[in-house]
Amino acid sequence: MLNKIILIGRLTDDPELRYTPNGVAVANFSLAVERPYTNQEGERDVDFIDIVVWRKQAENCANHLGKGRLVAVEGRLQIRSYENNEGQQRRVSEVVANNVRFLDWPSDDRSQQGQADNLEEDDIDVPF
Amino acid sequence: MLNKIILIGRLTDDPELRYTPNGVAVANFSLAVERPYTNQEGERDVDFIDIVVWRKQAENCANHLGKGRLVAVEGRLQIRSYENNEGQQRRVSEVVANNVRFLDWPSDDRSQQGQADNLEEDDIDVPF
Amino acid sequence: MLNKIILIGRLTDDPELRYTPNGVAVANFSLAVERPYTNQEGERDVDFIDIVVWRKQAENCANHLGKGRLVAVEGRLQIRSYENNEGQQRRVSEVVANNVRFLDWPSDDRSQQGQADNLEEDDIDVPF
Amino acid sequence: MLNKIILIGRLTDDPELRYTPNGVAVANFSLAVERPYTNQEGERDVDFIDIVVWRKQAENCANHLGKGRLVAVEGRLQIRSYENNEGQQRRVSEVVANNVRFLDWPSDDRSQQGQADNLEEDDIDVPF
DNA sequence: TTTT
DNA sequence: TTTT
Repeated sequence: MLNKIILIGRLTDDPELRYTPNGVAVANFSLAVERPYTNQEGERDVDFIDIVVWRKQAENCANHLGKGRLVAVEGRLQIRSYENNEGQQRRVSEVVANNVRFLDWPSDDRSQQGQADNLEEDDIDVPF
Repeated sequence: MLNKIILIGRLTDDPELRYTPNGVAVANFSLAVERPYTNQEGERDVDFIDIVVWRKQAENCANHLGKGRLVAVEGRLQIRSYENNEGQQRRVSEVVANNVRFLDWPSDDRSQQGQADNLEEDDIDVPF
Repeated sequence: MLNKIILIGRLTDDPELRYTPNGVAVANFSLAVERPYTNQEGERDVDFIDIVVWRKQAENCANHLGKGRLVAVEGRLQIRSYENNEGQQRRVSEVVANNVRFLDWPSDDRSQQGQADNLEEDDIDVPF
Repeated sequence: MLNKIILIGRLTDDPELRYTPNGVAVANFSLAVERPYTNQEGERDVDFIDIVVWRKQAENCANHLGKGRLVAVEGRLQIRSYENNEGQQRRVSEVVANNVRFLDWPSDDRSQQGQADNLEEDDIDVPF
């Protein structure tokens, strides 16, 4: 009934952009999100979380993001089940983003506009 | 750096309560969370999300929750990687809850106290 | 850059539905949200939070919700500043909801459809 | 019953640090959070949201944050009512933070440790 | 009272 | 398969 996730982390690699047969853009990337505590070795564990973005934001991400960039992702957690070629049930979990905010724009970079586009065209909050 | 998820859904079964070798309580259950839209067959898909709860809240959940109950879960998404007996890498994703709220108390049921305990002893918000 | 709030609480009164000059529906209600701890008197303080909902969901709320009903609200916190008739600056804070979920449908009530409408027509998550 | 807010924005000024009579640290600052859309003038409205932080994190914020810094705040929305000297009811709304993450560390700055402290000592997520 |  |  409600499924909301908010993540802040860094891309582990450049986003991969593809198109569905009907021409809808999809981007995938993996986000490294550090855990809020240090483990017994004094290190901080990391969750690597798969992100999926659709349509215009997919293209914005592909155009403006890259490995190591810091982003905030808002979306929902989706669990897909499928059967692999050996006939076994597998589950894939990924975050379907409805919003990706770019948090570390290089200060001299005018691609800031990328994010503005992102906000104006794909954001979902009502304007009132 | 930030990893926050909030879910509302129903337990697919009774919680399973266990204890670690050091006596720490852990409860596991699966939550059915309906997607916010209907699919092409006019039905609503469902994500089945594994929840882990620790310590006193684990016992509260085991004592007061059961199959079909409606709850709100607040926590973080955790991805664990492990190697199975065939030496293949597998990933498990689960939500580690730091708070479980019971949303559909039978109105004549005094076990409401279970939730109060839960709130007073395990909640993390500062009292100021 | 990001402003997301999720509340679960009960309406303190029936929603008030109005229309803007251009015919856009707006509903207002106040939500009682208990704090997660008990105060020095052993009671639970309550925050009374003003909610604003627009368009179809405003009408759904007005038609199906009433005083005492339990809801989950997802939205953003908005602070409006204005000058009162004495020329003093005042600030109003309210939560602009983009989603209101009804959590305690009377089990024999078919108005459940109200919520379905709500989900299908106003929800913002992408269907992929 | 549930009250969770997540904000990303910039401090409008340096935090103010004070201590309660019992010696508990409190920091206050105002956060400028841009709305996700542009208004009719093509500008982006901003919500100025008051933040309160307690204890060790208050001191971390006072020591490491300043005007213009980018942060993520996780907390709850609190509405306090009081009577002013003219005997009128006034309401104050503020976000009580249980976590403040510093998002734009100057890359050559070793005060990064401030945030680590913050995470290790005040964070609330369970380590399992 | 307001930030980039 | 993994980021600073």
